[in-house]
Amino acid sequence: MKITEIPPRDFDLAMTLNSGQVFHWERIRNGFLGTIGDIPTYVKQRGEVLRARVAAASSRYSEKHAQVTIEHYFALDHRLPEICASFPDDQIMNAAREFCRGLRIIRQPKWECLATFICSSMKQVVHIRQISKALRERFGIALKADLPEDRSSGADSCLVHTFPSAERLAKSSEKELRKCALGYRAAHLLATARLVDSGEADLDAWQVLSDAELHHQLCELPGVGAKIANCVMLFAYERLRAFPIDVWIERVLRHHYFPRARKSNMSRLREFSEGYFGEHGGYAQQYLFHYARAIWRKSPV
DNA sequence: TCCCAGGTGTCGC
DNA sequence: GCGACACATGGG
Repeated sequence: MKITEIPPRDFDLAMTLNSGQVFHWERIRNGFLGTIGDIPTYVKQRGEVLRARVAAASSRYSEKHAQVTIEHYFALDHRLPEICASFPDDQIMNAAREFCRGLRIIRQPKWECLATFICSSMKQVVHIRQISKALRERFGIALKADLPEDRSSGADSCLVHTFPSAERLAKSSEKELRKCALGYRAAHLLATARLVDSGEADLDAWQVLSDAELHHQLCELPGVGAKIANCVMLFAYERLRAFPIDVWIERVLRHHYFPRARKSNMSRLREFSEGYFGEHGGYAQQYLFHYARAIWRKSPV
C-alpha cells in the first residue's frame, strides 16, 4: 500500500464524487473508499491536502505511481479557474459556478463508465449506485483495501470490488444481470458487453475519433442514445464540450433559457446548448446539473 | 397509490 | 423527421 499526499488547488473531493458523474465511491471515516480502475483506493481531503492510500499492484508500484494515478483520475491538471471563467455570464450559471466550487470532471475508465451509464436510464442517482454496487459484488473481483487508522478500531482493511470487465459480463446472461435490479437495461448491457468483448466495438481505438465520429459510434451500441453517448464522451473520453441533456438539464434550459417557449423541441435545445455554453460546455452542464438537483426541491431554480 | 428518475427503441404518421 | 408509447425498479 502506498500513501501519497497532494496539495491540490481548486479541488473539492466530496463535491466531485457526489455530483452524479461516478457512482461507486462510498463515504467511510470522512473519506471515500473505491477503486481507480482495478486499484483499491481510499482518499480523504482535509483542508488543502488530499491524502490517498493506494493499494500497490506490485512491489514495483511506487509512491510516484500512486501520485500520478490520483492526479490523473481526479483530473488535477485541469485548469479549473480558466474553465470556470469560460462559462457564460448569466444568473443561473453564476450561481452554479459558486455553488460547485472545486468540482472537477474526472477521468473514468471507458468500459466502466459506458456500462454504468447504460444502467442509468430512467433511474435516480441512488438507484444507479445500487446497481453499480450489485454488479461489482456479483461479477467483479474482490480486493483488499487498507483503511486509515481509527481510534476505536485501529488500522484495518476491508474488501472492495472491481467493476466487472466486458469479458466477464459478456459471459453472463440476461437473467443473471436482472438479479442486479437492471430491469429492461439488462439486455442492453449484455449486448454491448458482447460487442466490446468481441472487439467489434474497440473503445480504446475510438479515442482518436472526432467528437462527431465518436458520438456516432457510441450511439450504435445497444442502450446508448444521444444523452448517454454524451455522458461517456464527457466522463471517459475527456470531451469537455459534450453536453448531456437529461431531465434535470432540460428543466434548467426550459426554465431559464426558454421561459416563454410553450414548446421548444429537443433539437433546438441541443443546438442552443452546443453553442451557448462554449468550449467547456460539459463542465458547465455538470455544474448546472449538480446545482439544480441540490436546490430544486427548496425552490424552483 | 401515485409520481418520478442522468432515456432508448420502436412504431405510426 | 417528429411524437407517442412501452419498458423495470425502488424511493419518496
